[in-house]
Amino acid sequence: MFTRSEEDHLKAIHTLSVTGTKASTSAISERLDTKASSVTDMLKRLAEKGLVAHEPYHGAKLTTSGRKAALVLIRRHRLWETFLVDKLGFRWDEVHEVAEQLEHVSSEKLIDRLDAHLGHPRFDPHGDPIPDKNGRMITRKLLPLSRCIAGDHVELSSVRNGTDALLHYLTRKGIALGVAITITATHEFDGSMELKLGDGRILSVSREVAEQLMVQ
Amino acid sequence: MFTRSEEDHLKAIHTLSVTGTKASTSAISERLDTKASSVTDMLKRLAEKGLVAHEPYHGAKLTTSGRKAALVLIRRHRLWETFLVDKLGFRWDEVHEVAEQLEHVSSEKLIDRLDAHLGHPRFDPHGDPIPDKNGRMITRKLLPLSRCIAGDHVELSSVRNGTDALLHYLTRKGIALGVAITITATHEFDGSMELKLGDGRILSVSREVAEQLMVQ
DNA sequence: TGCCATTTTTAGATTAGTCTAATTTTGTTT
DNA sequence: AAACAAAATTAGACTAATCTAAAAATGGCA
Ligand SMILES: [Mn+2]
Ligand SMILES: [Mn+2]
Ligand SMILES: [Mn+2]
Ligand SMILES: [Mn+2]
Repeated sequence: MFTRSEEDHLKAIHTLSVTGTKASTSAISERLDTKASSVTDMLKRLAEKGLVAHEPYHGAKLTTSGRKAALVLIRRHRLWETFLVDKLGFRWDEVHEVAEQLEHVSSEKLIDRLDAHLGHPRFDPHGDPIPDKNGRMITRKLLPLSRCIAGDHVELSSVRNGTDALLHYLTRKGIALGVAITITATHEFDGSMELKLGDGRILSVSREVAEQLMVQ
Repeated sequence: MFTRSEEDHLKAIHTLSVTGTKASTSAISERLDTKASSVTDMLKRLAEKGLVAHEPYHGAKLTTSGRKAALVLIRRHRLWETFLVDKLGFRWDEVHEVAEQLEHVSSEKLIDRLDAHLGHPRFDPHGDPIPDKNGRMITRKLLPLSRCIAGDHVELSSVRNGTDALLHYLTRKGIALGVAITITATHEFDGSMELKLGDGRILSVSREVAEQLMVQ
């Protein structure tokens, strides 16, 4: 249906515009590690195909069909990540690159069978919701741990923009999805937080980390 | 490592030259459904990279590194086919096209984990041997059913050049890998054969079909 | 031996996807 | 309002992968 590059652009635009805002040329190029001029070219092609609305100098927005296509890609990506972790024993910090390739294999039957094989999972290994066949997925109101205050009891629900390095760091610290967290103290001067985990262990995290941990 | 087109060419050359003969430009182009001139271009590029020995006007042969690369591709292809049938419930006539895409996902870890997940299968759903990590695979001395004579008792071991149409036809006739076959009669004039299957069912197959069924 | 059909290669064009460098637009700041 | 910096687009070039059409080589046969 689409080329690999078209698919990656659609996915990037979708991720950048979950809130409904337009995705800027430079933001897309940064996400895909290409030059802005390459993105401009691709936006023209995608606009031609009716997948995005490109307002020159003001970024791009997915059309209805573009959004539909992007959700198919996100569904594939998250299902493959789930497969790699649940069935092949990969760690959550090892799956992204491989899923980035697998998502481009185009076979509706393959994905639907995979979905069934995995038991129709609702969330991927990073806590991100998996769209169903119709593009629908569970929406949860999560907030970053950094917005919690001392005394709050929360549960880790997803890791935002999880780079492999961050995910690996969390694993080493014993932080996984679903872990119960009690905030014991917050520090104004650097935004770091002291936590007590469900198993009683004590640790502290920097502001940078706390901003990526989505809870409740 | 290689592009999709390079990989498909390497695989085609390997398949054409299992016997040690050179693969001709036109044979490759027919297999890949491209034009001969495109193949000539690609042979130059592969020769440049040291993967094939291209003797202009006389076809191409894989070098040692080319053969190694081709075996990786064949391993991936057959493991994915096995996955699709064993884990996702595809029929043997539905897997080729999807595996043709999946084989290009490059991650050694993925393939080795998949191999383990499947229990290190030795044969794919069509009876073709799966190379191991080192490119080694089981070799069996099979012969086409068409070479058998009345009274022979054999077992179906693999289907040669199995197009999806042939595989589907076999399934409808109740012929699957491993089935016991007794040849009850052969007909000189058209090469067709009368068979009795393990479950007692009687049927006849044309020469064209009998030549594709590898037995013993 | 020399002709000729078939096969293969070469030449030249096209499309997708990318880049660098130059130009244009935007929006903010004096 | 003019100037400027940042962002985006345009222009022009390159590579990979394909094609069609023309030219060249091969190998069998009269
Ligand atoms: Mn991708
Ligand atoms: Mn994920
Ligand atoms: Mn392929
Ligand atoms: Mn097979």
